Amino acid sequence: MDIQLKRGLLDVCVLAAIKDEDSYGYRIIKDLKPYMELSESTLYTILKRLESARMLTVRTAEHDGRLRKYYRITDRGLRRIEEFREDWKQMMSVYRFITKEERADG
Amino acid sequence: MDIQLKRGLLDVCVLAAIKDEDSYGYRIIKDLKPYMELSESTLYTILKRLESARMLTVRTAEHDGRLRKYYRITDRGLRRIEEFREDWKQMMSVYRFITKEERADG
DNA sequence: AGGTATACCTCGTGATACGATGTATACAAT
DNA sequence: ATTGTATACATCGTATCACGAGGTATACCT
Repeated sequence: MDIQLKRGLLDVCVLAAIKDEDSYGYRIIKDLKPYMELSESTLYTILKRLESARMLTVRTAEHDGRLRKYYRITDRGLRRIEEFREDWKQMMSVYRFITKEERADG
Repeated sequence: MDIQLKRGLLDVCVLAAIKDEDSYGYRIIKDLKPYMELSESTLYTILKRLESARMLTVRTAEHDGRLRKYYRITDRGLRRIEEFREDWKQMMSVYRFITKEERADG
């Protein structure tokens, strides 16, 4: 996908990936893969950013002798998703502007 | 609108604004205003970028004693819009992933 | 011993949106 | 005459950000 288009979805995508169940970095990447590829360096940058913005909290837990960092969404994170839904309406109106003159396939 | 979301639309938006009729900077900003605000510095950056990418051509013409730079879309620019329509399908699938669990209003 | 999967992290770079700022003309209001 | 507003273009510096390259470490299989 076009990287610029992707940008607008990344943060919210990660929030959506931990919304119903706490998750951790490696798994988030796998879960998102069918929808959107993202590298580890990108993900950890995003997770840090979302933590700074208090949209998620972190908890470290041991699993098979290795450490995992589990991320849980906060109320603020949930609100972020709701805001995205509002923004999307505006995106749709812009989308219609861009594609409006295509009489061939309506 | 969220700036990150906006990013993905800006270039294509400008192309769409000159698609049916040649236009110039100041007018493009006005035409896009109902859909998306963009500053002059942003627009001129975009126009330069699109020209470098050969998605539009420029022609200078005098109007009321002042110079105007008219921009015309190229085939490559038109193709860019078509590509956007394809990318949008993927965007929609990601959108559905993000908002899928909202049983309240489907 | 080597390979693969899991799991985390950092650094540097390039792309980019935008505010601030500058130049210049036309025209209306004071 | 001067001030203000609209038109019309342009540049520069800054902050944000995605990502490749590279690093560390464990578990398990061959």
